[in-house]
Amino acid sequence: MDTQKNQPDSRTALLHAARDLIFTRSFEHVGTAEICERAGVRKGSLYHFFSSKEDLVLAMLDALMDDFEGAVLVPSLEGPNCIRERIDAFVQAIHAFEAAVHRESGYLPGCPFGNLIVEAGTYNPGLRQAVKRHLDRVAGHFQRCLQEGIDRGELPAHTDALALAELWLALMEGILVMAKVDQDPATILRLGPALHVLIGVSGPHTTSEDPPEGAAGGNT
Amino acid sequence: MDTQKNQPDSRTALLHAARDLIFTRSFEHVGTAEICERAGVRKGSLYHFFSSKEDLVLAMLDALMDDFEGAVLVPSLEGPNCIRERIDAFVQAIHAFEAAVHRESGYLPGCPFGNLIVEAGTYNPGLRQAVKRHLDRVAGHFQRCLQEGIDRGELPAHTDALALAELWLALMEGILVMAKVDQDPATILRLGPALHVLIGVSGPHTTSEDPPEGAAGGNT
DNA sequence: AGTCTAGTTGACCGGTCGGTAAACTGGAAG
DNA sequence: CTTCCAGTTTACCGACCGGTCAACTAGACT
Repeated sequence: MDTQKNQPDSRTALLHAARDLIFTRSFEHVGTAEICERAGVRKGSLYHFFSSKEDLVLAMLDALMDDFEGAVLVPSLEGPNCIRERIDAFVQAIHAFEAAVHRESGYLPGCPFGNLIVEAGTYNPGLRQAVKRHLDRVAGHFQRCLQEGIDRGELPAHTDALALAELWLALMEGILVMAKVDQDPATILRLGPALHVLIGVSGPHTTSEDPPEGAAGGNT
Repeated sequence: MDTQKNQPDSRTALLHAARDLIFTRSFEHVGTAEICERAGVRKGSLYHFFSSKEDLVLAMLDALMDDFEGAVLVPSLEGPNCIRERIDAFVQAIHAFEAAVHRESGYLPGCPFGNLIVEAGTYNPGLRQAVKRHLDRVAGHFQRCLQEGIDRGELPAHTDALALAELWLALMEGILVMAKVDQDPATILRLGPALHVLIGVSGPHTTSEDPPEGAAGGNT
């Protein structure tokens, strides 16, 4: 990354440290002292740049979302490929990301946004709404991908891209929970193809109407 | 003289308090002092019955699983109904449960097992494996339900009940994450019908009925 | 009676939590 | 030079954390 430069680096170092630690563990389980230690910064500096631990995490989520869009969402969901290939690329990208973290840290962390919601969603409204904004943005990528599929005739014209994008996100969140239970990236590859069933592109070539029994057979 | 007629009730009171508090908030965010206060018990008693906070939570999960089986899984998934009706009943039961908690406490908690996995799955192996056991048991109910559907001819004979049960669980976990993001039980009813699509009973399986769009929600 | 014991109690422990305050640094601007 | 100030450092705070301990209580058994 940019650790070579000596520039106003403490803020970035804090963001990186918070991301690495909270992502692989949890919001409550990681303290400010540990974040500062990892960042090589004293605690006073943390509260110079951020008004609270929550404020730091909020800024961390913004940066994380930008990275996630650039590394996963845009490369896999945009381009000339058909929608089936895009879904496959998306699953592969998620798997590659989680597997990389698992390889380097020993942890399979799951979805950082989903993690925060599940942990703090009930008692921290600010955090919850911030995460909701980011998840809506992720779903927006799905929706645009689906809409392109509809426009190209790869999906039925009556498909509800908005509703299907929400389901896409829901299943992906659930798959990441299951992968976290197993602590095994392979779970993502095992369950990911079910997205085809959910979205309705399970067959090799999409007919306008649903196949009588092909949907259930093509899973896993 | 004791106003209570039951026996060694402190243990049960602690289990109930831990369930209510940790379920609606989180493992790390709820302290032993608060659990004891809610249970009307001094902290020493907690450590008379349980060796640690984690031990208490483990026992609480066992009791919770028993309640969940009796209140949701068995009533909705067993009986003479066809598989489509069972899925609907299951979604309704989950919704009723979450909506009741939401009404009474103001929180929509999501899945207690999934919550714990997401929060502590990476750094607490004991908790993770305990939750995994419970989730496997839930998936076992799904699998038996699916197998019955296969035996009755409601599902294709080549259906993989084990793999499909895992997907059922994954989608349900994801739906509960989405409901927690929204803090709205209606999300469960909106996304729940997608289980039909995933399992493959969304099509016009009943020739007599004519569902316009509401029952299956197949392509939405 | 006396003893035993499961259960209860309140005081207490060391450690860590998020957060604060004041003093300090070094480079840019006047 | 002096002034200024974003950024850094150190020491520190009160609150809370999970957990411990010895003393105590009351019912059951002998």
